[in-house]
Amino acid sequence: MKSGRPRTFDTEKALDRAMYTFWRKGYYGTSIPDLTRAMSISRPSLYAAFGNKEALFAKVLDRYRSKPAAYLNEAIKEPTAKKVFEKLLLGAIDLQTDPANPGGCLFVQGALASGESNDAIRHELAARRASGEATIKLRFEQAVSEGDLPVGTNPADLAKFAATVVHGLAVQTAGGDEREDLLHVADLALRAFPN
Amino acid sequence: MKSGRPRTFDTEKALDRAMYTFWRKGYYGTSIPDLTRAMSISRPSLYAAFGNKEALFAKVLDRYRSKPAAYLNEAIKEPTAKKVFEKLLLGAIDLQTDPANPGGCLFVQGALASGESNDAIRHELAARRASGEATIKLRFEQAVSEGDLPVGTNPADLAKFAATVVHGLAVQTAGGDEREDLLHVADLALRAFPN
DNA sequence: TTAATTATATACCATTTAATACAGAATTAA
DNA sequence: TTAATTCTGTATTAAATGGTATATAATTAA
Repeated sequence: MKSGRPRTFDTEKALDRAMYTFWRKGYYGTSIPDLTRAMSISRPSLYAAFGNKEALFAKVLDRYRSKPAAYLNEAIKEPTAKKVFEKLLLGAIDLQTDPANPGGCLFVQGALASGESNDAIRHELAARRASGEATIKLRFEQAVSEGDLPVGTNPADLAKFAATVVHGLAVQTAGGDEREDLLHVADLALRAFPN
Repeated sequence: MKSGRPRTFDTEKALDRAMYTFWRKGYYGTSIPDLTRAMSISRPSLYAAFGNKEALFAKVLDRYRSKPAAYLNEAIKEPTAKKVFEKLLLGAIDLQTDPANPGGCLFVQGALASGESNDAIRHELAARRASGEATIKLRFEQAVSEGDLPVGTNPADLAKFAATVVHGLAVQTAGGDEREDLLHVADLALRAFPN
């Protein structure tokens, strides 16, 4: 048994609250008081439980990827590359325009630009976006080897195209674009897909 | 003649310096000392000449749109909608990957998310992005009425697709993507264009 | 009970933030 | 010269930032 006074707050719930706050305001726009208020915990509790702002953000990114952004994992399970692509776009639109969520994508609007002091955050997010793109690329490579995609198709290019559209959708939804309009954008993007 | 001590700095050059700083660091990541250092002027001079940080940013946005982002105006002069689209993507890639510039697009990475205190900045940028999209939409409407685009083509959807790809490219370049790779993305996007 | 351990709350710290007050310097108009 | 005007530099302000020191409360192990 571990001794000591037990925590009076739920770590998972607190992380969720932190996630939505960072999602809405970005890393810079979120202050420690913003976080403690949203998480309903005291400042020292935050530092004791999560390290510091940067460490908390990293935990939040993990959580974001494994919960709201899990549509990526679902998408690559589709039987054909085209369906993978389709599900990717629809999943992104659903997530980013869900009224229960802040608009946009945490990996995009967390921090696209920064002063030298927080370069680390920006690079961390770029790396996470690149990781998603790499996952898609692997799936498309598989599709090529299975004959599901035409010979000569470049999986890396196709994956980067998918990532570009998804990230573009994130900018659009951050600006308040409507789900219905973005579904038409997805339809158009699908026409670029090789048959 | 206007009397008084003359300015010892060039307003245009100072605005350029401010533009690159905001472009690289975003609105939040840029502090007033960052600006005064880059512009080589004192703090009170900045306030006297440009108002405050927000007003300076607005002037910088105008400048960005009329200089580096003027490729939009060039693109819509192309004779066909497809060429407009092509030039739009190539122009965006050229601008965003020019080694002389910070990566990405100021209208995108200036501020995608924010705390309540600076909602105004975020909305201002969203409005400027929407304005660009509206310009493209007008051009595509013209193309439809000229018979350059197939009947039934929705200019609004096509314009939003173009904006989405351009903004997606901005996210990619902010993350360090290479020009060569993004040209392939542009090729793919072009395949979605109606003939 | 006692000791050890862990969480909480108040209060605080140094630094940085955007923004200004004020005095002096440089110019034009009369 | 004189007055009016405008810019510049130093110094300062109040508020907000991320991060802690310290004391106390609550639990387990002995």
